[in-house]
Amino acid sequence: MKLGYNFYQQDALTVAKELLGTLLVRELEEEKIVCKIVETEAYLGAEDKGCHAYQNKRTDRTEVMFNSGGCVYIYLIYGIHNLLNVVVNSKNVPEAVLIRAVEPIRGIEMIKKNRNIKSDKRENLTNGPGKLSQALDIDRGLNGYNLVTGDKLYIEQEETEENYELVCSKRINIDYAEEYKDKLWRFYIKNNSFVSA
DNA sequence: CACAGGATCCACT
DNA sequence: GTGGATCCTGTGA
Repeated sequence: MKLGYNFYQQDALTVAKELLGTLLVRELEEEKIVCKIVETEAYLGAEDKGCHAYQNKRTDRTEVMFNSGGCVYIYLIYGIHNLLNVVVNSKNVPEAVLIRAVEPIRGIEMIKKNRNIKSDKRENLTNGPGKLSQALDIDRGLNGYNLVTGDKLYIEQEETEENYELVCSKRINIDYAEEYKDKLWRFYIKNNSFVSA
């Protein structure tokens, strides 16, 4: 079952938690790739110093976060990596959920081809935000893509809901966010080997 | 127009 | 454990 419009209208903290265990689907010409989301982080624009849209700041880059939930916000970090975020909450409320790590379910060969690294460890294919974007062939060309109406990229509920233990922790690499850097707004599935360090 | 710096990854020591 | 890659974005002149 594909997640619908209403799911994405919730606040970022709720969506970040509920996205764990759901399936991220990427339809490429050659092959369909399916991955389970195992790690997320919430970014709450208005109050969050770690968010690009802190204090509802509008720029060309953050504009997409002001859309109503259900599209993606993709941007380039360190000149190298594309990071995938899901825009959530109502129109003009700039909140987003960063997908930090996924576990490959289908399309592993395609993922390996996209990643093109020496390491043979399966975990290294998708255990980080830059890695999973490369693995799923996601770049800024997809910025603003609509997950609800689109069929090249979307998220669906797993058919058999697995039991897993949810862990909250501090977000990663946002030391500049002052008091907000210690918020427990990172969520992951306990004991899943694809969760980033 | 010029510049500083970032929600990271990989290779190597 | 550490450093370099590398380019887009926001800011200020």
